[in-house]
Parts: sequence; structure tokens; C-alpha cells
Amino acid sequence: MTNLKQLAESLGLSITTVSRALDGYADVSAATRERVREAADKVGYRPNASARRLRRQRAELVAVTLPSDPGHIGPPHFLDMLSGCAEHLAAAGLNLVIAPVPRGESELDICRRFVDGRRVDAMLLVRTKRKDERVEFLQSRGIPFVTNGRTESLMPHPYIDGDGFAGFRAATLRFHAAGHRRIGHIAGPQEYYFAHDRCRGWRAAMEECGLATDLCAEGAPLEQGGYLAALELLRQPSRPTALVCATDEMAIGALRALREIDGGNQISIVGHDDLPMGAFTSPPLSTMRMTGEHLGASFASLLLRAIGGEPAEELQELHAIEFVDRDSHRRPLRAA
Amino acid sequence: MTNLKQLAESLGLSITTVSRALDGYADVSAATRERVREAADKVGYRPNASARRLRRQRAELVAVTLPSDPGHIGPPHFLDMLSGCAEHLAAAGLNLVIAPVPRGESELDICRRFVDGRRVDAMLLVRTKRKDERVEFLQSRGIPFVTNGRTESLMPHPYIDGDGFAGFRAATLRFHAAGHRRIGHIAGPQEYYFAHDRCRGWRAAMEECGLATDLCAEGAPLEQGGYLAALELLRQPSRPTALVCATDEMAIGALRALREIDGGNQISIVGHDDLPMGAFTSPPLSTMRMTGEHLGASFASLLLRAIGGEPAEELQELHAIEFVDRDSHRRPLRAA
DNA sequence: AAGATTCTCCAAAACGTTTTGGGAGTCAAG
DNA sequence: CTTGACTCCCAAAACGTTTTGGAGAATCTT
Repeated sequence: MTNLKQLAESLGLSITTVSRALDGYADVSAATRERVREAADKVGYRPNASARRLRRQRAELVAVTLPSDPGHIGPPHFLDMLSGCAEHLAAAGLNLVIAPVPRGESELDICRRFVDGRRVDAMLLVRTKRKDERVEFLQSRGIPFVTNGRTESLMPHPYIDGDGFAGFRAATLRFHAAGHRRIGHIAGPQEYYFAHDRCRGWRAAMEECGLATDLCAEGAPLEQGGYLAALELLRQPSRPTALVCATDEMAIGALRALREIDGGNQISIVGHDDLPMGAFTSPPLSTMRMTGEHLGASFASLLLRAIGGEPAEELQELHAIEFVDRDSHRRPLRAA
Repeated sequence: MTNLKQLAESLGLSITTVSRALDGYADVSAATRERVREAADKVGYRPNASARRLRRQRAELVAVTLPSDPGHIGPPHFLDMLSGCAEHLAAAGLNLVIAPVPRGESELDICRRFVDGRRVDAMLLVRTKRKDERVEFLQSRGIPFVTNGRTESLMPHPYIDGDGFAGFRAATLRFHAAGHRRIGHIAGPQEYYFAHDRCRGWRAAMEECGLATDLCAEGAPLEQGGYLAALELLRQPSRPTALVCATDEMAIGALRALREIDGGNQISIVGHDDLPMGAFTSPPLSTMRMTGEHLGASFASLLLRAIGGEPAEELQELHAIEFVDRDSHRRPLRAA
């Protein structure tokens, strides 16, 4: 509605003075500052965002790329995380835009469009792959970014991740300590770092215990993928007595397979993500979760610090995984 | 990196000509146009978004407000819808920003900030309330917007909604036809239009059948809310034999209550939303879903048409609800 | 009383684009 | 040779801010 020029004219002041009064500079008298602020409040003046962005050479925007592959975006509560992140970014004057990748375009095209069009000050990448072309591109452009999940990139970059290796190793050892010997793993797509990391954790534990690592099936990180992978493992000549699943959604799919095959109370199972839904499955799903509160806020904080120029090495958070004890991991163990 | 001025200088042309060549105007010769395009491609020129926005007086942005109340954002697949919407908006040069409402601020504050700062060309509102202050504000400002869900606003506004009334009425009548007489409703918070609409549908069917409408319990639109509401209904002297639940998440919570109370195979149940998860519950959850493919694309289309100035009356989509037949609605009916 | 310092304020430039309103040429018709 | 139409191009204005580099007046110092 009103712009700086109109506001200045109505006050009999220059544009400069009004602008500086509103920004709280000391070189405008307290009296004038107050007068300007009152007038601005009264007419509901808000600086034009585009003009400010142009002048300041900042986009005041952060983009998060979303894979279009259905179900590959992330767990259902992922939006809550984004929401938390956006909220904290907003407190610093930045808005979060979501940038889905249309079919036929690569994630790289999207990054390029946002970066080269100076549409964003930073980017947030989710569901990193082990070798992630987005990371390589952003590093080459020197634009700040934070990833949700590590990569195998040689150059360090800011990230937040859970220690899936340790978590899945510990869960597997827990099953071993409970007497299980045939412990299966339902794995996510191995090109994703998180899926590979969790698989490695399971495998490491199995090898430490001197057990074979052949009870492993891979599927899409969704209920259906877990269902199919579980059926595959249950068809083996010697069935697993326990299952470690890459995600809760896969575990919930596996639960259905167990119900169909053996009534559902024979095989122990554990997932990862701590979906609220897990407390309501039958049996209630034991799971794992990344420690740390307010993940979204942490992402926002890292993004702001990355924009502020802090080196990547100081912007890496690896969170421990904690076990969530419900019931599904405690099925009675039958003699083999 | 490079801007129009540098590109123009390197070509020995004016800024004007380069700009118009890239935009495909007819008043620059085909030869020059081609030469300019090649040069632009070569240096990877992209117009500065902020400058264009300032000049064009368009933000090239659409914001969607997200309630901060946890779990009140929407169903888990909500992000998929947003992603689809963002994808189609992007094809028209618009980006979608998510605007969560921080604790202590009202949804109105957020709308005001975006609208008055000219940060957006349009807004997308979700989880409408029956009387929605955001709608009233945006109508008074005359800024284009589309809501996910109707409101009781007197002035028509663009929306996409499912016909919850008809869907829940039909589901209730289906139970009645199957012989049920004590049909309960697990309702969402009645200030939300969708929750009220679905409740009305249930109530209308009950009254048509001459049945009492006292078997109704309200809860938060999440598993826990459904769980508590179901417990409440099951404590009644004469229990319901069937439950119509406002959302799948509530229904999944209710399933747990049923398991705890009576082993879980006595009472029929139906939800709404068709969560993928529903195919994997025990028993598999019968549910309802809004008809129509690519909801996100529909939202994008309505937003673009609203920005284009089409009147609100032509931008209202009420979708029929279809029944999804799994198993949970078909529990054997015991004599009362 | 002169010079130095401080306090307020402001004109103008800049950010990078799009758009307006022509200005040279060329060509065909009169 | 003039006129008008057409083709291709461009200088300059505008979008609304922020920031630079002072200017003038008042106050303090000596």
C-alpha cells in the first residue's frame, strides 16, 4: 500500500531519515524516531520485500529440495521438522520455500535454477545419497547449505544426521544377547546414505558375533517395501527369528507379513524413526530414534551459521540413536 | 554471476535488446535473438529474481500457512500434496513458501506479514476453521487465495474440499443397512470445518434412521485422540457395534482401544483419508477418500486462476467421497 | 570568538530488471 | 523526391529500498 516515499512525504521528512528511523539508527533523534514509528504503525507500513532484497543482495529465502519419487521424501513427520525449521528461519527474516523435483528434471537442475537465479541464500537437502550430485554442485558454487544425512563426499559439508551405524549395531547386538542367532535386516535403498549406514551397522554386529549376513532384503522405504522384503526373508529355508528394519514404515509393512505367515507373534522386530503410529500397531512397535529435541530448530541454526560463513567442520551434528522399548522386539524365542 | 549489463556489453548490444531477445519479443531480429540466446546459455545467465520481482511488482511466491499445533497440520501425506502443488506452481514461475505460525502469534499476524510486505502473490490456507479469521482478512485485502476446506464465510471464496457430509452419511447408512443400530462417531475438533462437516453427516444419517446421536466423542485428530475417544465410547453402558472415525489416524488409535477392550475383532470401524498405513493395520482399515487425482495440481491450478482474476464462484471444487473397502468395517455383528 | 565536535538530517547512487517511447535506417508506394 | 510503413535497435525511466558521503546547525573547547 504505502511505501517509504509516501510515508516520508506525509511526515515532511526525507526517505533516508524515515528508513533509518525505522531501522533504529542512532543518527536520527529519539523524538523523530518515535514520530516515524508511530506514523508507520498507523498506516501499517511494511517495507517492500522485493526492493529490500534487491538492494541488500539477499534473497531472504532458503529452499529445500523434495524428491518427487513418492514416499522417498521422508518419514511422515518430516513436515513437522520443516515447519519447525521454517519457523526459526522466519525469526531471522528468512522464508523456506519447498522445491520439488518435477519428473524429467534432475535435482541438479532445480539447485541450479535456485542458485544461479539468486533466488536463495542457502539450501537444505534431505535424503542424501551416498554420492550426492546436489552436494557436489553446491560445494562447487560455494553457496551455503545443510544436509539432512551425511554423504561420502570428500569435502566436509554441514549436516545433521543420526548415528545409524551405531544404532543398528546396538539393536542387533541386543537381539544377539537375547539369544537370537538368525537376525534379519530389512534394508532401504542402498543409494541413500541413511539406508546404507543402517545396513552397515547390522552387518558389523552380525560379523562381530560370527553370524552370516545373508538374511538381508532390500525394498522401498515404505510399508509396501517392508512387506515384500519381509515375505522374501520368511521364505528362506531357515527363517529369521528377529528383524531389524531400516524404517518404521517398513517395519509396519513387515508386521503384516508376519501376521500373514505365522500369526504375528513369533518373530521379534524393531524399526527406526519412532513414528507416533508405532505405539498403535499390534504389537506396539519397538523402534529407535535420533536423540535431540527440536530438530527443525537445529537445521535453522546450522543454516544461519552457514550463511554467516562458519566453516563446514563446525556445522556437523551426529546424534546418538536411542532405543524405544515397546513390545515388538520381545517376542518369545523358540528353539531353532 | 553475470547480469544483463555485462551480457549486453559482451555482445555489443543494449540492455534493452538483450532483455527483449531473451523474452522472445518480435522486435529483435531472429539472428540477434539467436546470438543473444547462445551467449546467455554459454555464460549460464539467469535473470536476478529480486530485480525482476521488484520491476514486475510480483513476488513470484505463494505462501501456505501451517498451524504450529502439533498434529493439526494435516494428514501425513499432506506434504505430498504440497509438493505436487509446488511443482505445478513452479511451472508457472511461482515458488511455494511454507509459513508456520510461531507460538504466540496468530495466523492473522502471519498473513498480514506476507500480504502487507508484498511477499506473496497469493496464499494457500489449510485446515480451515468454520469461522476462519485468515479468510476474512484475505478477503478484506483482496488478495487471491485458495483454501483446503470450506468455511462458513458468507462471501464465497475459492476452495477444494471433500464432501464429508455425504461421505460420512453414506458410511453410517452402510453400517445401518448391515444391521448396526449403535453406531458411534469419533469426531475431530469441531472448530475445524472438516470435522464438523463429517460429524453432521453421521448425525444426519442417525436421525434419518431414527437412532440416538449420543454415541459421539471428540478428540485431537491424531492416534492418541482417537484412542481416548474410543475408550470413552466403550465405557458407555451399551457399547457401539460400529465406529465412524473422522480420520484414519484417529481410527488407528481407536483400533488399539478395541484391542485392549475386547480383543479387537468385535467392533466394525471405518476411517477417512486412505493413509497407506491403513492397508497394514490389523485388521486392515476400511476408509474413505476424496475422489480426484493430483490434488496438488488442482490447488496450483486454482491458485493461478485466482491470481488471474477469475471470480471465486468458479473456483470451488467439492469432491465426492469414495469408500475404500478393506476389512475393518465388516466385523461380525453380535445380537445386541 | 574561532575552531572542533556532535547531532540531525538529506540528496543521490545503487541494486538488476522490464517497459516506454522513440530513433535511425530500409523499402515500397505515390 | 517525398511519404509512410516497417524493421531493428536503444536511452532512460521506473520499481522501492538501503547506504554513502556529506551539509547545516547546535554545542562544546580553548
